[in-house]
Amino acid sequence: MFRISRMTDYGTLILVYLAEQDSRLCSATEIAVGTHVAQPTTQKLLKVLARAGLVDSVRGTDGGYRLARQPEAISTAEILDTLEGPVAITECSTDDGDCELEPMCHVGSAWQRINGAFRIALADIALADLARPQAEFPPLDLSGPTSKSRTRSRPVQNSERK
Amino acid sequence: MFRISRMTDYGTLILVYLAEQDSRLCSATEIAVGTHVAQPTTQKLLKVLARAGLVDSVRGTDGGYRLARQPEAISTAEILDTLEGPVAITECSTDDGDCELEPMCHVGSAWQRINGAFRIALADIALADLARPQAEFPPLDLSGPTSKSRTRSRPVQNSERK
DNA sequence: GATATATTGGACTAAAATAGTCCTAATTAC
DNA sequence: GTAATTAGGACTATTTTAGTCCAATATATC
Repeated sequence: MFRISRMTDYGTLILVYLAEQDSRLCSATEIAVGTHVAQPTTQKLLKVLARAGLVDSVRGTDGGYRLARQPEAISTAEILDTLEGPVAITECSTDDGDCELEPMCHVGSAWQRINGAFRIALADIALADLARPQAEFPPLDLSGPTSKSRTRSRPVQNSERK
Repeated sequence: MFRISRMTDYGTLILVYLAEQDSRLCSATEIAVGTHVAQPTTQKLLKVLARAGLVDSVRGTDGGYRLARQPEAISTAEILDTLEGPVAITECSTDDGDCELEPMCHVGSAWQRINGAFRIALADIALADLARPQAEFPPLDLSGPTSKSRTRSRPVQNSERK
């Protein structure tokens, strides 16, 4: 359920790799090798990430990619938006709503609301949090759009381990 | 992103329909008509829901389906589990983990954690909440497995509308 | 006990979304 | 000018998801 696509998985891997390289320019080939993601797939994903403004690209010899912002300033919500495409919980909300189930469409709106809350929480989790191996995860708080300032990107605490 | 499948959508519609019928036995045909979900699909979904223990079934003439429990006692987490299949955020966590990206697998575990938190919140939202048209939605609280008793299934408040 | 009405289980087909590949153009360093 | 590298997009293959259908089983009623 609610499984992220393989592309999102790979894309995140790539972003994490770049986060670990600081702002060093990395070629698509290097990234493919470093992440073990197939090269054509890596190239494809990098293009998507570049167009979305998550990574910067430099063309030509010695060109490559690097994170467009600090890992702390890239939210997981943004990553999901870029790699999974636009939010679309149910059919009738995506298209021009010629939904023939009018009487029960409040169900859709409930899903919508759940989804919205989830996204708000996601907006508060940064790439830096994903990159940090076993970091103590800041508790997710989905109580609403009100909570805007939250502690995130804390230092690593290796007290829990698999 | 994170879009629920059409089956989950339909399945929820069916559950909401049953919730509105109290414990009256409804045939698959009646439910198909009442929800506007295609009959074969309705039958298929009802079988799945019955096997999962969300609805009770009675065979034979005048048989049919009804909710196995009160709508307040059926969580959205259960509904998603039943209709979307087992949780599987990333590939390497589903199968026997022959993931060749060991060094960055903490990424997967982060997704896992996000997913887990989401599910905990979902466990606190009942079918009754979905059935209630424009109900004031109890704020989602994902701060952890600690919060167990929460206000839910409140009376309808028709103050907001589209 | 025969018949009509329902659910059960599962096989099967069709459709759509996702993943992955490849080719050509544009850009830049040397 | 040449080699290295990204940009854009067309194309194919694979997998997932939807949806249909059929034969078996159960039960109420006459």
